[in-house]
Amino acid sequence: MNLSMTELETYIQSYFGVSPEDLAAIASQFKEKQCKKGDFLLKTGNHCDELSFIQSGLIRIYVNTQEKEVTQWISSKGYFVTDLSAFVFDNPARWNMQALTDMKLYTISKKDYRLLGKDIPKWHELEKLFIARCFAFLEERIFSHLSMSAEERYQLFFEQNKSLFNEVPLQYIASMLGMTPETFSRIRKKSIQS
Amino acid sequence: MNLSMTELETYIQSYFGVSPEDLAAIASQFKEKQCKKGDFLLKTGNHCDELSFIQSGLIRIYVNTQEKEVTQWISSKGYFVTDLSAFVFDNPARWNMQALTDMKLYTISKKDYRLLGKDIPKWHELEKLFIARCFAFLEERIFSHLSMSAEERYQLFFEQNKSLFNEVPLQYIASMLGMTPETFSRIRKKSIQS
DNA sequence: ATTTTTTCTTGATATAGATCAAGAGGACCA
DNA sequence: TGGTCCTCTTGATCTATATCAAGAAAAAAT
Repeated sequence: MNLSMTELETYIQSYFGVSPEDLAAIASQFKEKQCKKGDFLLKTGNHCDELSFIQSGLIRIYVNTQEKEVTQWISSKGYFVTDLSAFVFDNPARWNMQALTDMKLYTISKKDYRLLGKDIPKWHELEKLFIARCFAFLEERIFSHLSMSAEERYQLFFEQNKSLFNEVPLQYIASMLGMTPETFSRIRKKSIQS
Repeated sequence: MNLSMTELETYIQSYFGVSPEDLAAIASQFKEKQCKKGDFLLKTGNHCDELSFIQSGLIRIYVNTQEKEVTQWISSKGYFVTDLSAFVFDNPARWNMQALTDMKLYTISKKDYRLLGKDIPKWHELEKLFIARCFAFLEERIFSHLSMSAEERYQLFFEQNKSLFNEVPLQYIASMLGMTPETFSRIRKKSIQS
């Protein structure tokens, strides 16, 4: 067992609650990978052949439409990142994934990922739970758009992700919350003053 | 094999591409169930112990917040319906599910559903694919809220769900698209005139 | 250090969409 | 057959948020 991978293992363990043997088998398929600020881990339209765990750094998931650039999410240390639906269904990727900082990742190829399904009996169940969590997460977001104002979405996100506000261009956070940078700036000002 | 369940089987088959034996095993665990207009299949805060396939009828998924009622979705013939994250994680349900019409369902209990995982080797993989599709569906919806106006969301939804507009109170569609009934009505008027 | 580029703020204005209020049309009932 | 309720529409107004434009501040580059 590679000691330097403890963090990944800890995460997988806490997330999935797998046995030590399975844990080792899973973690061993992840390879360390680094990338530089500005690098693309994925571009819209390409195959999404990797799933990565973020050891350090920040990555932005976004897409360009005719009119504007839409940031879907910013993912940080301790989270997995991929274009899930492209990864699962082999569709062309919808999202760009670009490093906002230099990064350290643990990465598994789709091929190796799928082989885990053959070696580890519980694998598909773990996968299912992982995807179900992603689903629950999106459901929360949909709800926030159906029921909350821009200001309420700002407050909620701020409470849950304070640190991100010092680490990335705020315009990206504005976009992922579904508002313009100007509106974001005004809400932020009001929020700081009070 | 119960002939009256062909529709469910057809659906499972097309959705999951399972073998005839597995298909029969899966379908046999679903029980026919009827319910009347206005009945609740699930209420917010309760356990979600069932997954249902809609043979006929319409069901509304919604929740009450302090200020207002938020319709998440309206589900119709040929679709599965449950509070997915409550069903998977045994959380208290977020959503109410209420029949908008008399309905015919095929229903499986959570207990039987989970037993399928023991009997059918591919089950967890099928489950995973099902949940991943639900994820992809929500991802589309998030994207529509991040990138589109109320009018654009209306148009898109109308193209994809024309028939629903004759079948349910329009205020519910308005809510699931994230706009008021008044705005919905005005957009609709404009859309019909042109 | 100075320049260049990017990001953020601020003001002025415009617009999409919400809210409030009232009425019209249907459906369901008794 | 006339209510009662529910749903939808319409107008008037209001408000949240977008847009446009410019400058300030911060970060990156040279």
